[in-house]
Amino acid sequence: MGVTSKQPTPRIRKSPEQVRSAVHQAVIDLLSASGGAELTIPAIAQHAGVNHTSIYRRWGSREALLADVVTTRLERDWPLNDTGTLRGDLTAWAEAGVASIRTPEGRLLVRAVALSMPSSGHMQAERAQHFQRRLHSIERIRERAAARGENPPPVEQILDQLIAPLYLRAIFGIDPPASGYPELLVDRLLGTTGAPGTA
Amino acid sequence: MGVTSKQPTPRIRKSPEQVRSAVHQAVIDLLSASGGAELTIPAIAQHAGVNHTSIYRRWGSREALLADVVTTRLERDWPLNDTGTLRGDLTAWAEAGVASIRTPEGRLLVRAVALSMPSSGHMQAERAQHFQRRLHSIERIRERAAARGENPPPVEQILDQLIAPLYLRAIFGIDPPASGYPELLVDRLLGTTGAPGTA
DNA sequence: ACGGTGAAGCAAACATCTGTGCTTACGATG
DNA sequence: CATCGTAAGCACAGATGTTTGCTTCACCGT
Repeated sequence: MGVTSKQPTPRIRKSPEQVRSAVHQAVIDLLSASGGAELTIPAIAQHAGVNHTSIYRRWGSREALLADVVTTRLERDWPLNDTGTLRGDLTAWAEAGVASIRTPEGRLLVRAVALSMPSSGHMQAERAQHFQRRLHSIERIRERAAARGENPPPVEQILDQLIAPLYLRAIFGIDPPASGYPELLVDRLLGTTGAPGTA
Repeated sequence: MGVTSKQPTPRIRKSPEQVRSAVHQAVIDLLSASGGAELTIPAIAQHAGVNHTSIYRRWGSREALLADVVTTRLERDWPLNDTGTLRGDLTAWAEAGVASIRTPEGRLLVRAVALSMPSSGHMQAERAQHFQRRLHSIERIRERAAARGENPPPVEQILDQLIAPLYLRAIFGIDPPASGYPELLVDRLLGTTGAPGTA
């Protein structure tokens, strides 16, 4: 007994990368479990098996942590590819989006984008970083299309007719139509070029 | 001294209705001021000049209070009128929405709708009552239009092309185009019947 | 006018979140 | 192999939010 008690601090420590991974996963888990209500730093830390000070020191705030997790996950699961045509790019983006928001996790992530915004009146300009990057990527799609001689719609219109429906459905948990939804949205946006889709 | 000190409790008490009104206004004020970050029960109580226990006992939770305020205000500022035609109804609704989300207060209110939802996986069905009521009202507009012999688009499409753009802009704080936006949205939705609006 | 019910106010306990100083392990560098 | 810097873990303190028991007033019906 006296021998074994001579362990001042046999504490096992996680590497920074392990901490990062565990915390990210914990955020996802708690997001799925309680929907963000009990998404507090101590709770996340406990769920991740990490000391809460590690989270405070590394991320500083709940919002920053959320933004980090959301950006990482969403840019992995909902990427922006280059298919060679404007219609192809937009359709691919919409398809990835539909796939994403069919899963509870995907919906929660999009919702968390809104949650992670400070929105403090005077920070109006800073918006969600994620959302800004997303819009910037849309800009790049448009520029590529323009360089090819295509005539892309303005960003505002893409926002209204492509981004808004997908994001809103994610946020409010409204399932998209069972089939053909990505094509439907793109058709509405670009017009049905030689394909009478809308009845 | 003995006389004036003989005031056991000269406390002035607000009537339940005064409390309700003051608290609602305080929520709006703090929402506009700090964007919801400092929207805590004690802060609301102090700003309203009410004891915080009154709030805790009456509303129970911050979410319930928010939902109450939001529903009340939004249904007053963003109503659903009957203008006699489908296009008129939808345009009026969109105009009210645009006016609403031009003010910081309106944006925050809509944002609060999205964020106040429990959304805990299993509560998927319960979603925002506000949003359900809103959709139900849209249904009524459609029914009225159908009764008049008009051919209203399906709810899904109204959701995608009218509700989604307005709500998304509110949630992410993106200002709508300066002029003609309500008409633009309705034109996209119903088609430009004898009015070549889209360039 | 009288008494009962309900809700607001007060105070204090209670729980929880947030932040800091320090110690200690891990990995990189010479 | 020794040393140094970085970051995780621990303990504790401070602040903030939440809840409860009790008192007191206002309203409403009898």
